[in-house]
Amino acid sequence: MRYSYQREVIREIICSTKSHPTADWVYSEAKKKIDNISLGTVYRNLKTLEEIGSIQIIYDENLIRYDGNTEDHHHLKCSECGVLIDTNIKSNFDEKDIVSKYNFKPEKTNFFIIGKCNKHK
Amino acid sequence: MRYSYQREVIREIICSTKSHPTADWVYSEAKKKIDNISLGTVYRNLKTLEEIGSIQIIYDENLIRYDGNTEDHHHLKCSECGVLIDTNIKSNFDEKDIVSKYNFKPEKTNFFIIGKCNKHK
DNA sequence: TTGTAAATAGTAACTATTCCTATTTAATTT
DNA sequence: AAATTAAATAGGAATAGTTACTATTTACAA
Repeated sequence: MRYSYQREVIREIICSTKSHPTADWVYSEAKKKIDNISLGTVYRNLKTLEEIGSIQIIYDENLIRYDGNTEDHHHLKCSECGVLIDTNIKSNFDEKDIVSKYNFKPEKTNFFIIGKCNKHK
Repeated sequence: MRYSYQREVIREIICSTKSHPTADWVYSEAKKKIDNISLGTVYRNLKTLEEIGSIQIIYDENLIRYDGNTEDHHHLKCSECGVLIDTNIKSNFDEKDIVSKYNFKPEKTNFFIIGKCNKHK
């Protein structure tokens, strides 16, 4: 893949925050460094970065967020303020049970715990 | 709340399928019974039905789906065909650990297991 | 250098959802 | 049974988020 300064700026923005930003936030941050960067460029590069494994997509209800943490991990979500918190908790379920009961072969999980963060409980 | 034939048709559509339909599919089904029903009416009533607990919302990646199963339950999602399958699996995690480690009070969970359904493994 | 294909900026188009308003309708009151 | 009223609707406009298009620019190889 050809080098692109825009892509590097976008990668750097995602990887230097834990705020799980949306495309729009990334766009406004990127404009601070490249004033004529296009929103299309942001979307295209977010997609590319996800495809090459540099970032992850998080589907937070109907919002699409991006995460520079590429480890397999799950999130806590505050029902009050919406903040997403990275965790390393393991979601454990009985794989054999899923296979036999639902005739389904699990590959990965997507797990949110919704609740109250330290500021809102 | 005042009776509305449109709302009853919409409720019946959601509750008589296990396909976890989108608003658009509900709209096209509803038109078969009420040919001039408005898409706005569908959205408004889906929201109302969710608020009164008659149906549930499912955020499936960036798609919003609706589920007539109002039990607290989780889903299997086929990575091939996208089908959602209702389960009664329990997602278990150490609540004390979450509270102490992340200073976070869990209320509920949102759990997807992604994998291959019986048609695609 | 020069040639090229990939990437970009800027903008149009598209999709899903919400908002707006005149009209209709369910339910209450007379 | 007619009149009243506020909730709900139909139809369409508006909005938000995302993708698509195209002429221009740019990385990089020859």
